[in-house]
Amino acid sequence: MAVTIKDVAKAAGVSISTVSYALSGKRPIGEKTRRSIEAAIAELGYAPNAGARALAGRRTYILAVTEPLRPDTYEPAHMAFILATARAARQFDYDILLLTQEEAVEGLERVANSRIVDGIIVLDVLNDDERTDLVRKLGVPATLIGMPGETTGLTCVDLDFDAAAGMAVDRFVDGGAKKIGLLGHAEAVYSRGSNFPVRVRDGFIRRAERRGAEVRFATAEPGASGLAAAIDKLLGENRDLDGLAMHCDDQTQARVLELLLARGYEIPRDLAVISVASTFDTSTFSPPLDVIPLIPEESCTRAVELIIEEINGSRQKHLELLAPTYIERGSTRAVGI
Amino acid sequence: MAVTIKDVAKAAGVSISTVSYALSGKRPIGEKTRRSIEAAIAELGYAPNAGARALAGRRTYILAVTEPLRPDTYEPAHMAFILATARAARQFDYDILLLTQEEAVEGLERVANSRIVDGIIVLDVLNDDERTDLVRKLGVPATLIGMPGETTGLTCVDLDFDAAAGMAVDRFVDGGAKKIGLLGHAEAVYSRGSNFPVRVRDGFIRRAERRGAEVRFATAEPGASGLAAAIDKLLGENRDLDGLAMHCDDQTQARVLELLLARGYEIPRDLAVISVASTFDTSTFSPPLDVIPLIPEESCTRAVELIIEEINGSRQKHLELLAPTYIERGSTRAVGI
DNA sequence: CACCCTTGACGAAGCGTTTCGATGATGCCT
DNA sequence: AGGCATCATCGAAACGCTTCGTCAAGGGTG
Repeated sequence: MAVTIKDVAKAAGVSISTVSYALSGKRPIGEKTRRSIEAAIAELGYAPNAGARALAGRRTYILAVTEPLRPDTYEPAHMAFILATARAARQFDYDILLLTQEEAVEGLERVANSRIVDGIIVLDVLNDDERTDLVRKLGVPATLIGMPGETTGLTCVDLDFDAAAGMAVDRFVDGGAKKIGLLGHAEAVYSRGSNFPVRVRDGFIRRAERRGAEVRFATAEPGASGLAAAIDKLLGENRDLDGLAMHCDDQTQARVLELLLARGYEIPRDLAVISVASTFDTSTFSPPLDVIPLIPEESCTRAVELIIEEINGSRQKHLELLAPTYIERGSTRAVGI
Repeated sequence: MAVTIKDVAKAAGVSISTVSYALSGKRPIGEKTRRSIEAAIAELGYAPNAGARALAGRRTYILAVTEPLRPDTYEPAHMAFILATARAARQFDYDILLLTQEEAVEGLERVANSRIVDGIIVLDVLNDDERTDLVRKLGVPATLIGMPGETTGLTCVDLDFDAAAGMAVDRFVDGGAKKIGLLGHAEAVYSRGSNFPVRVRDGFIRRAERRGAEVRFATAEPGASGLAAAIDKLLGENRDLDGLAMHCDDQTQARVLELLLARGYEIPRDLAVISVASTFDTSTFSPPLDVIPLIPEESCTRAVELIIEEINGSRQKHLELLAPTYIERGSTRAVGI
């Protein structure tokens, strides 16, 4: 049989409760006692039984994670978000239970009702996501990564896509740009549930108007011709575009760069380019691209912090938008020159 | 507070143990009694407390999954394997706990010692994997997906890569090919820990020798020139290659097809092509490629079946190689014509 | 009719923790 | 010296379930 707290207590010559308190630190323990307990634990290789701990302590130290595999999301990003969540959770001694996509609703109910998890992290939230109502009614600590249309009664963490887009505009305009463009995802993406493409687009346009820049927007439709058309539209009849922001998948961005080079453009001499809210590495592009990244680690770490606080009862539901950061790689004109 | 088995028992007017037996089916329950219990459960929305169940029943209904993110593995395949495992596990009412890469060893020890999982699924096993010894000594049910160098005392499931490569050879030779080639991963991959590339290569060469075909092998080194060199080597000085098998990543395979077309090849008229042990979709290539796929669902389903049997005590440790299947898409000459 | 067997249900003993309340020992103050 | 905190430790009661042993009721048998 496995080693139990009883064995540790016996070996250390103390009572069970003393061992428990030494482990949790919830009551002071004498110096010598603690040391002999620690020695016993090390010698016996004791690890608390998770089931018993969950039953008595009302804490399983497990978080559920639901991640739908949306086509709008860059494929490797799915994994990156899940792993970032797992890593962040480990910081607080938590493990994660992965719910499958098809189990989104019943799986959430199941894990919540059976109290197998202390909380739920909901990844890649849609504008109108069936999981939001569920989370509200489940009454289990939860935090969402992404921003649903209605956030009341929910804790949400997300990159401030609006601000990220604005940041790109500022960079262009500060660098002297008069005409700037945004290449977005395919049209279909904007009518589907994910709202971050919309937030980027609208944020870009709004900031451009405020800064007095002429703004052009095009969607990258699938296929070579669709992309070529988008580029033509963005560059304009006079090929007078000063700055181009891209918010679309990595392959498309790479192809755009190829096409621009093929047309004789030199970046940033003829055109400044910024990659917006990308989860992939833009430093391997040629040329490497300035980027305002969407960093899975950042969102996930914050989400886990918030849910732990909620589990501990020290946190209200609220919305938290993460400030974007700008990473220079030389694809824009240095500001002020 | 949450509803417990006690509440159900009271509502149904029976004892706690009767409810438990009705739920587990381990003892016969009268028809009327069962119905009133079911009604009570439905009405109250009862779900057994996972912690209590684990403590009393010595079963947590959780499996741990460890998946290292090797660069040799096609990126989306990581996720595919994990999800396939999760789905298979759900068939048996199991959930999965995802261990992070950096926790490979201590995480395994932790979950095993704390009895938070009933078993461990080890994904993407290396030839010489630190996790194999650990699994052996942990004494927890486990099954590995992949084949380590030393399999004694372990349950392993993997595609029979050797047979898969042989199947490609057979297809070529049966179609009349005399000279066949294999394009493998980059050289570096063969000296690293994953052994399936080696198994494919050796299986291919061995079968080709047995079937009396001339065999050529080349590795796809990174970069355009590396690939071009590999193709030149494979096609031979007289451009007399009859069949080409590819066992490398999706992008490389797509580029090879482009290059072949550029050189005026028509597939399968001038050259038969087969994709071997691929996890990606080869039907979207132009032309679509015959493939002997590596199917995550298959390996993972079998692995979960085996571990469940081991948990239930009805299965010995053993090695199980999955027979490959051939999928035609018209990139080889039809056999016998 | 007495007997035994089967069926269906019950009670209680764990499972290994956490945590509350209590207790003894120690030291400080008056 | 007596009284009183303070500190360290202990004992026991949960936590919610599974499972073993038991028993009452009903039905078949000799």
